[in-house]
Amino acid sequence: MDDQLSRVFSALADPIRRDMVARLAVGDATVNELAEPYSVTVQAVSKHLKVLEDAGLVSRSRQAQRRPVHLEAEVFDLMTKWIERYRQEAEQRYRRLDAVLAEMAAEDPNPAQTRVPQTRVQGEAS
Amino acid sequence: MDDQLSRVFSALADPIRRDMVARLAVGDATVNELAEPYSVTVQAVSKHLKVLEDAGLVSRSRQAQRRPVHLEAEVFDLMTKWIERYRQEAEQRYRRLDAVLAEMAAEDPNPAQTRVPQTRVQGEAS
DNA sequence: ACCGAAGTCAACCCCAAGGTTGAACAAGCA
DNA sequence: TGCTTGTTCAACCTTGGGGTTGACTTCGGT
Repeated sequence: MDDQLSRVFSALADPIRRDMVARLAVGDATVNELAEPYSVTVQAVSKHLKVLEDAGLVSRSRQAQRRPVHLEAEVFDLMTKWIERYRQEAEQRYRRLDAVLAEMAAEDPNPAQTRVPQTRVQGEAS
Repeated sequence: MDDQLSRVFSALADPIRRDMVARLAVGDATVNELAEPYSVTVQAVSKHLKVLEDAGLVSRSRQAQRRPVHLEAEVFDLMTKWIERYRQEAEQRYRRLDAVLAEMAAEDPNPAQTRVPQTRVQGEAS
């Protein structure tokens, strides 16, 4: 895995890790506490935590022998930014397409109205 | 991969696939067009598209021999919903924690056997 | 000073993911 | 009717991810 974005997406691609994030959103927890609900060994959970940590989603402090795991929610912004960017581009594209369709329809007696069609018109690329 | 959420996250964990999504946000494209910028074979790109399609991020229609690829942006909502949910939970937790700490500082002089960590005290799960 | 609890490290197994090559399938065009 | 273009399918290779077991470190409690 190269960049952080890849690491974050990859980290959240696993249901167990997503579940851990969900639990950590409620409150910090230790490795053993996190391991309890699952039918895997605590070593496996430790590995999962390493993945989350490498992605920057989680941090581990030291408290005696315990290593409380803490959710770092800021990294989520990285994803949402990426997602929003392309979602908005896609939406703009829809609007552009609608404009084109409206213009084409302008030759009709029917005044172009916002009849946003869910049509999938493909075929114009680059 | 089990659920759709896993498939979506997993699909976007690959830089090439994210790049494809970025390009498809601008406009539909064919497999060959998508394959051009990369130093991989067109078969590999076809596989990537299958991953994106299985995740619901992309749809392919038929236009003569060509299979124009179209971005389905709605699936993004699935992710953003998931992310926002836990991000907000985490934020609420911060607020609650601040309130609790303030309350403790006001009432309890010094709870037995509890070394007060900086700002992160937790340990209840299950 | 000991023992036990909490976590990590290391070695290993298994399978899925990304890549390749080579053949097959579909559809327009000569 | 071929032939060519676009795309997928199939078989295979290699790497990495998730899982295990077993040994090791680090502390605290007594």
